[in-house]
Amino acid sequence: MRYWLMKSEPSVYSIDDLAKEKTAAWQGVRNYQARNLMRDGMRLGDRAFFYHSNCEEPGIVGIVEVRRLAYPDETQFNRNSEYFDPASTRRNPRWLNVDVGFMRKTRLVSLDELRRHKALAGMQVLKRGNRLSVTPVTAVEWQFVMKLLRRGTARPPGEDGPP
DNA sequence: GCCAACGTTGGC
DNA sequence: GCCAACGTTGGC
Repeated sequence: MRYWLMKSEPSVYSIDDLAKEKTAAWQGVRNYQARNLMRDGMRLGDRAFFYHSNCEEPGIVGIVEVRRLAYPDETQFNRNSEYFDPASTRRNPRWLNVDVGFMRKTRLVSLDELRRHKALAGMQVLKRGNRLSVTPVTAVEWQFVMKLLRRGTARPPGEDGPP
């Protein structure tokens, strides 16, 4: 199983929206690198952190799974969609999306908290100038964040508390 | 193929 | 709303 981090602006599509919908097409990705990661990297059952971006409290807010492999993003064909791409055709679609399924909400693991842990310093989402809406997460990074979640509340690195 | 101009992302 | 950091576009 592979691990990912997927960004969404909560004002556009939030973890609560997905919690209601259960499964959703991850539409609107208009970046070739992110598209290629979905197309070539994602497998059924892969897990991803749902990340709220461009908002008051950016950070991880939930966990989702890949429920359908990449297929053409319908919004690119829709003239009325903000994601419409006149250069894309049904025969030769340019943009793809996977379907993701809701697993659970998590407490907010804020961008600030992520940055405080050395173990996560390599996470792509933390790198300067990063703009990719889909990024790979290593198994080690995934497990580390899962441990933070199990621990419950935010705590500075190096401070061992009760289990 | 270069690269300046432009558009977008996203934290702050 | 600002602006740094990118990605894309298009003239040459």
